[in-house]
Amino acid sequence: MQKILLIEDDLDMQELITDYLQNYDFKVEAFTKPKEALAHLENNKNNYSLVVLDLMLPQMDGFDVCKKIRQISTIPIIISSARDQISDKILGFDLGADDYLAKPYEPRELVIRINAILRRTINKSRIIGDFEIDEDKMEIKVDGYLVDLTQIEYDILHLFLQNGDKVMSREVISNAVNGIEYNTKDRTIDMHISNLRQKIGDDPKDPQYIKSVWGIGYKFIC
Amino acid sequence: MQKILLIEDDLDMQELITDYLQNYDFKVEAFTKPKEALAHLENNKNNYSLVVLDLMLPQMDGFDVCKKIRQISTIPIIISSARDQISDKILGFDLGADDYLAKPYEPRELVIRINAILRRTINKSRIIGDFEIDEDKMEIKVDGYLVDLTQIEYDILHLFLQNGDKVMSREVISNAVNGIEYNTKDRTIDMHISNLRQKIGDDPKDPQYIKSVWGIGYKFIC
DNA sequence: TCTATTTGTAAAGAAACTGTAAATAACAGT
DNA sequence: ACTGTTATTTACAGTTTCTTTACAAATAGA
Repeated sequence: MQKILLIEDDLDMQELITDYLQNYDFKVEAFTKPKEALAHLENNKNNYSLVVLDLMLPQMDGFDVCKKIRQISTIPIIISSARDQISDKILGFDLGADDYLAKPYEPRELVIRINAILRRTINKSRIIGDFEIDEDKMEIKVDGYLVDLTQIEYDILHLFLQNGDKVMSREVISNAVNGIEYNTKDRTIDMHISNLRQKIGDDPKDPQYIKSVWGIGYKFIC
Repeated sequence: MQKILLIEDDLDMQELITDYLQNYDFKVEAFTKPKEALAHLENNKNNYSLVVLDLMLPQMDGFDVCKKIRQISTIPIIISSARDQISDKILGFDLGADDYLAKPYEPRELVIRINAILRRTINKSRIIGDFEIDEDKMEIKVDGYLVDLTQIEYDILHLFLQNGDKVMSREVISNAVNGIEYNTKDRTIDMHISNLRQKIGDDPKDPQYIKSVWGIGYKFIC
């Protein structure tokens, strides 16, 4: 799930945006004070996908906040501001903002613009537990280390990462992976799981990641 | 210099935008008829940095044009439209647009939004790793040395350089390069890669630049 | 505890894929 | 039509991945 850092002075607006974005499956962390937000961002750079920044703030000018963010990160920034002057927009974009929404706007528009920007963002990797998956690169890291997976191994792990800790039958795995009919005698999936476990450093006797579900299949532990 | 493809029905508007963008050092090619624009884009994919698309067009619905462009290219698209409904914006972004400007807008705003998008686009930098690409001359240097590439080799390397380290399937490469349907038996792409590797001095057993992705295609290493 | 069933995995065999030389076809310029 | 260049196809060796087999170990139920 994508995490958004919201910097917004007006508490009503903050709640409105937070609630709305949550409906669209974003996790929002909201800050009122820009200095706190900056400090938090600095310590959690890789945790957030995007910043929504209001310009009317206490302590600091919103443009300065934008500039400061750019000094520490290339994270996409959407400015959300009551100021609608073209000069403000020019300044905002100049300071490195990726989009500029003039209040009042429909919250829905914020959502679609966030999605548009995230779609273009270079690093699309998501972090799930000890895993980090980059679908463009078709790469998965465990504890920060890149593991060299075959196509099918990648597909299986991808499936697990996408499906939380649901139990996955061999039937389901088989279908998701190679679209091939599964029959009970077939141990193919088990072999792939075995190899996968070795590569990600998991012990079937004391599984940290992939748990066997007797008589059914396997379950990923988030 | 960045080249912009403008698709705009209204000739006054077309001239206004063209003149304005030229003042900001963009080269603009304007089309009135979407079909011509699409045909032209298809044949000159690598020539343009961005498309500005009006929605009110003869022959074809603007949204369809947007969809068609996305089918053949990942080029950034800014929709410029008199329609200001949120539903239009949702549709536009859904179809892969990168920004949406409701008319009337200040031409200056178009400029800053174009710049904001191009700033995020990888191809802005002419130097990528050991490579240096000159799109006007259609030349690529490796470690400062000009390599003599054929058309298709150039297109493939250009595609790689533009797409970071994304995995590129043979399907995608084939389409980007000659717009021809790919079938599994076909080894053409492999041969071009093989020749390309020789020319840029890359060893498939220990690749510095082009890595094979088993069962899928190839990946450029930045 | 005993038995039938299931799981884990090493090892071997089968299948699929890649790299590239060489042959052939298509094309552009003269 | 001839020539040189580029693109595609073919063929095959070498490699990697996938599947099957076989058996020991683990599990569930009687």
